[in-house]
Amino acid sequence: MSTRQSVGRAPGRATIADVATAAGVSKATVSRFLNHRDRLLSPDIAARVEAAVLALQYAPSPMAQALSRGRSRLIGLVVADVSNPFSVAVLRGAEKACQQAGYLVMLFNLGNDGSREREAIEALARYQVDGFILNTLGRGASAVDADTLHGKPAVLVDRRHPAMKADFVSLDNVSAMQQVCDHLAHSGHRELLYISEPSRGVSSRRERITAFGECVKTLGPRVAGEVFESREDNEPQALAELDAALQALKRRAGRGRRAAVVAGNSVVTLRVAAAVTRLGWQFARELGFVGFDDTEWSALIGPGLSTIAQPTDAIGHAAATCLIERLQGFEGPPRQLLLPGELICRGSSSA
Amino acid sequence: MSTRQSVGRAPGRATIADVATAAGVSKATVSRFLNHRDRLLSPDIAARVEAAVLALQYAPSPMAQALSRGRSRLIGLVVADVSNPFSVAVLRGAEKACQQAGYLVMLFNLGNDGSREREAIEALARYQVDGFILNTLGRGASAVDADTLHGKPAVLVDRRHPAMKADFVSLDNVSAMQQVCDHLAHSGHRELLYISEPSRGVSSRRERITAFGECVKTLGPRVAGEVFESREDNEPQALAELDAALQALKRRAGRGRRAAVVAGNSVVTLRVAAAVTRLGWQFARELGFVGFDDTEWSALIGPGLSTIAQPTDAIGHAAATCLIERLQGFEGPPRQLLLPGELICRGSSSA
DNA sequence: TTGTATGCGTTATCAT
DNA sequence: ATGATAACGCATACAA
Repeated sequence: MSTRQSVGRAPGRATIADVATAAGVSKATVSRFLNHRDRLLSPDIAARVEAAVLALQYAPSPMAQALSRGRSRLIGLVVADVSNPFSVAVLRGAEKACQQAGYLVMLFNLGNDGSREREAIEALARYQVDGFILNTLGRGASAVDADTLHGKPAVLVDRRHPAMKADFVSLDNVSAMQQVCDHLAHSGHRELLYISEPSRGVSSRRERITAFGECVKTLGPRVAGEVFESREDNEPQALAELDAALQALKRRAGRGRRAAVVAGNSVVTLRVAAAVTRLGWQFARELGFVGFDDTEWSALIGPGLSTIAQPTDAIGHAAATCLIERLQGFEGPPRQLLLPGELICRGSSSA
Repeated sequence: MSTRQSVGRAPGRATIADVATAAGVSKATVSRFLNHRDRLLSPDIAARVEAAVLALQYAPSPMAQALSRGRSRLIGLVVADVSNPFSVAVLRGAEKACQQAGYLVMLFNLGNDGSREREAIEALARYQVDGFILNTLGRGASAVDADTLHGKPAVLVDRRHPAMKADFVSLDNVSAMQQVCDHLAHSGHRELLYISEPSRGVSSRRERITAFGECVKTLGPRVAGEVFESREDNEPQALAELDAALQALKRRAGRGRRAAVVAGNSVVTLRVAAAVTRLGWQFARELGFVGFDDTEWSALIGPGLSTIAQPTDAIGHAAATCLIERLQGFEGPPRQLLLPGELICRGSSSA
């Protein structure tokens, strides 16, 4: 049992001083061994230090290192809502990439509460995070100005913020929407309804709405498209409005003109599926369907829900990589990474 | 625009020294004002310091505080798998409670990789976290010994670890299982199959399996129960085994003896739902069903899936509270909090 | 090549 | 009631 040596001391871990004493050298030498390894070290001393480090199970205190160096090897990750599968998936990818690069992620969950956006970043900044990965709410003005970042680099995920001059990583919404609409048109759907969450100020929502409009236009006069912004709450009235929108859509359809809904994300998909149940409809019979975000349950609802699978892992990875490059000194104008989505066809949109 | 004052300095935030200079007092005085507020301070000095703090937007560096105090106001949260809805829900509850108590959560996701369990705790410990909330894999021996915690308090969530002498918070598995089985028996189900993930060493899985056995016994000879441990992978053979188990169950049923599956968690639920689709069955027709974990999609599969809703928010909250109490000096033997689940009846288990 | 001394931003222990 | 000053654990400029 090789437990800690300096028994008389505080209950904490071994410090660099302990190692220095054990190896019979100065703290500076130990520090050099740790940080510069190869350079500037006589073999025998290096061996002694190494032995001491091993014996004491020494690991440097990142806190002290941060204080001394000014950098913490910590990355602040602000996520709009941890219960959103997309956010979680991105988080996984980002965290993995960060860990591999020797960074630890500090997570701050907004819980969809926009008022805490500033607070979150401030809290993270106090902990000296070296940079930020931001998947914020971005509801217009209340959002984060570049100033809040205290000059630290940031990368935006899924939601841009033009005023912020930061790298941006996201799904290629335009081409994804194109795949969706082309597929739907191909499978005989003529009356399309895009259902989005309230778009106010959220770039990805606006972009998808715009892209949807363009796609419908491109498809020509045979295909008609409308947009419906679904309310966020689950009040009876909100549900009624959604039901009404779907029924209107169905009325517009008819002999040879099938109706289909495109859902802007998995939250909307859930709402639409609930509405379909309420109305006693079935996907693919009364209503074609494709939704953004391929969740684990997509295949199990009705005849299977067709989806756009976002490359969430790649998005997270790319975000982390962009940020780490900046931390390593990369300069240059803000970059934009638009990653392709994959259309997954299931029963809900079959011909 | 009241931006930072000490313009010549480094790009970082204002320090306590800046405040001291601005207020014309010593650092010690500023520190006292911040920490002891009321005590030991002449009103005019207090006012001057307060003004300076506001003017410079001063906020203390948690890093430096941690170094000096030995405590960091950081809580390490190790979660087995962030893509598991249960884990995420608990995480939300815990994080909220921590933030309210002035603690920040450092998250470490294992991604279901047991080999990183130690690594995670070590990493967190290096960052001086004051305590741990652990939702570990707990696969038998490879797990965490109390020694790894470096004497810091920990609370276990969902999975106990007898050797660890820590507080424990979880669903009341016994009473939850009782609700499930009673309900199923009441609605005419006589052939029960409990499907679990591989139980090896994971306490919650073992407990539910045992509880299921007890419940069936209590129900008397009319009701039969079996247990099936489903493989974790999605290899063709694993799927075939599951299908076979379901078909055997159905054969055992018959005139007046309805068959039902109880799924041990939402992952199993997903697998069972996929199998039911493969077999061309429908819930409530060929197969009754109740699953642990009430996910957002439970109501949307087939006729609606009956579930046990775990009080995830309360579990997270309780875990955080337990830990914070320990951090505030509470001593005493390890506590056990078993929170009640709520049975949510939907179509899949109707009579 | 190695050791000494100083600073990072706080808190806490002394004096005053 | 307030101000020097020494830790906390580490990195580094400078001296040897």
